[in-house]
Amino acid sequence: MLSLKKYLTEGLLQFTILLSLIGVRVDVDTYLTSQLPPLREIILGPSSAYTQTQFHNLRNTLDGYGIHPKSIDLDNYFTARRLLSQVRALDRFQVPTTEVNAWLVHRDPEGSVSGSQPSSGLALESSSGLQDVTGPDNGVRESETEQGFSEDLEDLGAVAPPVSGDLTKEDIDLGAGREIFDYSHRQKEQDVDKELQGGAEQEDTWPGEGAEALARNLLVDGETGESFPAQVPGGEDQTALSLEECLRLLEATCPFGENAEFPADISSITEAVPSESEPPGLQNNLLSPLLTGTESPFDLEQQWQDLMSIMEMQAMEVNTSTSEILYDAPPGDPLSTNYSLAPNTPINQNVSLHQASLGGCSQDFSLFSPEVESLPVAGSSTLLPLVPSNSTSLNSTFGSTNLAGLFFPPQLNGTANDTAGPELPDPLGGLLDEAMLDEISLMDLAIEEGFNPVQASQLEEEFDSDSGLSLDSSHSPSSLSSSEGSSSSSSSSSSSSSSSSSSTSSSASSSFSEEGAVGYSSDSETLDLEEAEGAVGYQPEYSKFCRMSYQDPAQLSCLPYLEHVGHNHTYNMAPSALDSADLPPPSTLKKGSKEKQADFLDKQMSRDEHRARAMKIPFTNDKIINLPVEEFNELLSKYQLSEAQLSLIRDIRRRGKNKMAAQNCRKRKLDTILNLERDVEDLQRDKARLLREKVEFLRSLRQMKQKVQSLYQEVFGRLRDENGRPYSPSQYALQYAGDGSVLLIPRTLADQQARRQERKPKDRRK
DNA sequence: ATAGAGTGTCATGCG
DNA sequence: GGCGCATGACACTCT
Repeated sequence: MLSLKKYLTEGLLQFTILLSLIGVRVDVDTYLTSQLPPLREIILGPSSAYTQTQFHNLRNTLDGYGIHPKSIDLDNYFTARRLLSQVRALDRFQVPTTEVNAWLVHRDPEGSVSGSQPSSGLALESSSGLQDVTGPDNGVRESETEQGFSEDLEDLGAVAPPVSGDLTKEDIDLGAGREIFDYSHRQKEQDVDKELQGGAEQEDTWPGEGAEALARNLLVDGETGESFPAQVPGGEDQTALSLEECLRLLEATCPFGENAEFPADISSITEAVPSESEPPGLQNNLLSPLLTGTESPFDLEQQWQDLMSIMEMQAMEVNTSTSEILYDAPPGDPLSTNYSLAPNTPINQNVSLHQASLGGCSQDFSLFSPEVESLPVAGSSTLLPLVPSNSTSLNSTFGSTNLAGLFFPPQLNGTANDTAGPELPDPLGGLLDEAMLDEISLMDLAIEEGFNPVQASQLEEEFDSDSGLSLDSSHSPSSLSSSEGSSSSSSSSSSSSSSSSSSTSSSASSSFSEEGAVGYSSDSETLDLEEAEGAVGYQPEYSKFCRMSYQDPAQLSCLPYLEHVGHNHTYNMAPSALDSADLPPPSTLKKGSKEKQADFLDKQMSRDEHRARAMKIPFTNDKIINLPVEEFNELLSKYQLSEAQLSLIRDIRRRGKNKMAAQNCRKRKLDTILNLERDVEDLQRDKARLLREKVEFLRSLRQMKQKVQSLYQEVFGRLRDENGRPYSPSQYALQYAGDGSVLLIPRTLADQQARRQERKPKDRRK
């Protein structure tokens, strides 16, 4: 199915382009958006109504939007989701009604290019509407939500210097808001009404561009709404397009209908279009690939594919099926082959071809003005604003840029050939460079840490599900008492025999786990318990620690029947002379079960307890260990104790305290390890999220490139000189200016501009 | 028989 | 200096 989809998609595109080249209008959008589910779904994937839903992936893929498979609202849910995705797409790189004003520029004798429109020139207006789309409301909205994400985009290099005040960050950052990249954000902030309102805003604002075209001294056709220059200048070399041609071109360049996704960064256009024949040594400039070098390797794609392959391999190791969770794409080549044109993002552009003089541009074109040269062209500066702030934006960062190579792929068959990618000079150089670096770093992480984003997503699911660690089920207190309280009965029996009190560590630990843990506590819940019951020390958050043989002498003192219950983890040491004197002779073992039990408990006594008994210490070891110093001294003073007894008592106290300290220390150690483990998982989850966002971003970028490529072909292929002949791609090239206008200029001129643009980044890097 | 976990103990350092 | 605590190291037991 996927291959068929890919085949049809590419085939249709090729066929459409071919038809457009021979003058037959093909409205792909009709097929994509019409109510023809089979074809539409072959290309775009099945709709929910026809989809055999993979419920297992729903929770993962649908923005974390969980829904029960058996929910009767499932259909509504899918419908809502589809609508929601369309609404979301409204803020993606959209130029709903792009007006294309193609002007022909004739060469003046002095070598300057003069357009009939000094300010905007002959424009492929793609700007006016977008500015409205990201109007004040959007600006405010984005200022609220974009801040956090701007850093991410900056990491991706998708930043541009502020060109104008009206230009919001969303305009600059490829028109993509944070919602596109941050699923969780989307999940939380998807406000359908708000988005719909934004969409309505768009639709409301687009018609305004007609007035703007008038303001630019353009005549607007009453029927078509397209703009053309009020006065068509003539010239020697000028080649005029008839109005009919303009109309045809206008129609043909709107194959995708409205709401087209369009790169906010026009400079990316150049990258998107493969070049045909280019002089070497030009890259990373604003001119078209046709005019620029082919040696600029499009490394990003390759590296990204490498990364994807790495992650795929890792994902396959765990669960191949879950790879779609992250990439929503077949494992083969998720980026290069599996993108498809969104049906809901067509391009509807009003194209007006204007006569203009070819050749030297006038000084009005910032491209040739020294200002442009001096303007910062670092990384982001190569991004062209889709929206010129005003007519004076010719001084904007980007100046005018050649679109020749953009709209003329190397193969005139119009296939979106990925192999052409590496040949493209990269006007997104800064962006992609940074993105590449980011990519590499991520790859490094993936390689070094063996990071598996699928695992991370699974972890995320776990975290989301219970917001707790599922690392060790034994952490639950229940497991503690169940597993360790097996011999708790012995405690009672041992307490009954007060003189030879001993018990297993199990009994002790179980008792304490039920009564409230002792020792080190990292859980606030246990603090109260500790204070109430006099427990001291460290209580680990996880009951795993409770496996340790706790002993709480303070508690024991509070619980007389447990008073002599201590740690049972005693060495099976050979009875010393002192201890052996206290041990019952072997013959006494035959006396009865009680005695046997007592003997067993004796063996369970700690070494110090045996010593204490042997030395006839008149108080319990627990008191020795846990009494405060003052009380302890007071207790000692009450008895007439020999030096040996006092020494033993002090040793017992020292060892007892040290034992508890050691337990607390180990608990702390474990707790630290577990916290670190949790931190690592959090970081892995974040990393997986960032990778998903990056995948989304790159996918959108590729879609943009493909669309722009098609658009270039459409526009250039329909340009005709006064004799009705098409322009030769080897002689002419489309160039876009900073204000969104598009010029048809000779390639020689474009070459010069390309060299200039090329020098800038190099100088800057020095 | 062995490895590893758990525990107790000692030595040491610190406050 | 004594005391309590923390911790590394070691030994021992148990599974």
